[in-house]
Amino acid sequence: MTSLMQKIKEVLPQLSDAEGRIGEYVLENPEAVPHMTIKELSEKSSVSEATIIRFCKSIGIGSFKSFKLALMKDLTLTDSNLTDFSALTKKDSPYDLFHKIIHVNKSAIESCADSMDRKELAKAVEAIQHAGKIVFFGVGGSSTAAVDAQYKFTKLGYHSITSLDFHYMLSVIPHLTEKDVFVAISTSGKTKDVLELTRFAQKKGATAIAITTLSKSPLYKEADIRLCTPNVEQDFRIGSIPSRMTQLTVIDTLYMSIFQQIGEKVLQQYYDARSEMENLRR
Amino acid sequence: MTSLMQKIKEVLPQLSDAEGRIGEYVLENPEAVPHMTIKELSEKSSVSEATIIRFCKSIGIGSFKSFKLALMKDLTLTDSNLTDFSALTKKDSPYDLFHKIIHVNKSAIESCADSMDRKELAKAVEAIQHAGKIVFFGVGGSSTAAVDAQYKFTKLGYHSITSLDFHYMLSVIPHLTEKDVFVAISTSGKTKDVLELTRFAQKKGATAIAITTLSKSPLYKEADIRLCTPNVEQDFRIGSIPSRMTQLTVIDTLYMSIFQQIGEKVLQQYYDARSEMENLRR
DNA sequence: TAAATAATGAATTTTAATTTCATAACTCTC
DNA sequence: GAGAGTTATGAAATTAAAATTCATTATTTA
Repeated sequence: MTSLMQKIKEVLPQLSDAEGRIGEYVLENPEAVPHMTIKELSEKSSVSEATIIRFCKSIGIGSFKSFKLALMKDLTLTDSNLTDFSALTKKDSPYDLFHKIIHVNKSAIESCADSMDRKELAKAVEAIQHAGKIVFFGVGGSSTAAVDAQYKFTKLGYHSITSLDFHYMLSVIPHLTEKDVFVAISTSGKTKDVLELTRFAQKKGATAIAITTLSKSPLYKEADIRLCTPNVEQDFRIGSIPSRMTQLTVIDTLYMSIFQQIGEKVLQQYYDARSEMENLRR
Repeated sequence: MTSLMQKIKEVLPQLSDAEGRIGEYVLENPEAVPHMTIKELSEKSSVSEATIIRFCKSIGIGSFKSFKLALMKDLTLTDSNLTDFSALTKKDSPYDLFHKIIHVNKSAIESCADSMDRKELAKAVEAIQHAGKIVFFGVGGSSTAAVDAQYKFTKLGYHSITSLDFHYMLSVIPHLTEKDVFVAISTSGKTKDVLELTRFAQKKGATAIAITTLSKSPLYKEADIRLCTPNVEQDFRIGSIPSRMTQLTVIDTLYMSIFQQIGEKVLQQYYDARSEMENLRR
């Protein structure tokens, strides 16, 4: 049996006007449909509720509920689908947006695999593992990743620093040496503040690791080690949402890799922290 | 990520008498359940319909419909998708870890759909839309989401506040009123600092929105609005990695929903910000 | 051009999901 | 071991969703 989506594609030309619109909507937003009600789907595809039922019968399924179940099954089998976020419409409810965001974030994380270079990653882990201080810097949407990273590496026992304040960073960097690592986070690779601090850190001898998209940006060119994030669609409406997810995935990888290497050494401190937390009942 | 069936097996011993019977029936007849109605399942497992709903919540899923969809997905999943994170081995290279993290993060985001309640989401958006101040608070791994949210809502023109400092927050909350919103972020729903500040904010009349897992935690019980994240596997090695992704997905949804509502009003400011940034060449 | 046919949506009915509320059973004090 | 609190539960009521009916409009055919 061919998949349900396949089946819809096949019968699409034979369908009537209204039913055809349903078919198109389903093919474009397969992830969202299983969570929708008839009413919602009817509004999205501008048809009546009755037509939805008729559509289900047209493609050989007895009820709308069965259709949703069948579609869900289909999706888990085929997996890769393209829901375009630009299909955002005025009438999207928060719940619709929720499902679109789930999809966009999932896709972004998935495509991380395409842009990462294993050798660069290995170099980054090596550099961090032997680092004295680790400084993270990102502005705007990229600051989230910097803050997250700072917390994670502190938990691992590192002297880990970040700040949103350019001037604060200016006072941190002079103390860096060849043993230290500066992690610059910038999606575009062109952010002036990030670039300037990166160059400053390199001048002090620190290793500069860039978490940025694979492009001809200054940051990409100048960094010592490049951890590339995929070029996820940049749309002002979604802003930095998906690119932040990719940055965090890279941070997670660095964290887990270091944990893997030095895990044994910090386990005791982990347990200490946890039991003390229980004592303090936090 | 453990499968839904696995999850049911695990919690079975903790379930009450009636809920336990449901669990057993589901495990014995997993294929049948997605096509059943609540009434049918309640008859088959000799419990009331209300108990079925309670069972769904007990295993961390927001509604019976989501439960059926999740079960359907579970049944069609092949073993290939079960890259269990517990299969972490000593010899995993950073690149191996990278792929495992991609998988864990993707699964976490995917399962967000199961625990979210559309009505609660609508209530949250409504509350935030009309809010004066918005205060975000999370500690430990949840602070990342708080920081991210604070930034996003500031961009939307809100008076948006967060801090890691409990004492600072103590000085912020007295100024909250009925018009304001306090967003508490805690995976477990038991974090004392978060609970205390939430209660304080409620005492001042603010609406308390909880971003937490669906469970019988104090935060879940006491919040005015609950945005539930899925119960992703908690393993000390991966720490808060996947749960942070789910929290961020919820934040993204709130941000996009508000943007959708008030977007027109802030677009000019967005453009202003961008062109000024170009002037300053940042 | 009129009758037959097909497509469609508004309104209604039926069915299912969810919530509320009352009650029974079970714990924990004092 | 009496009473206060808590938990577990199902019956009943409410709300939401799905399915059907029926009237209307467009389209085809004789």
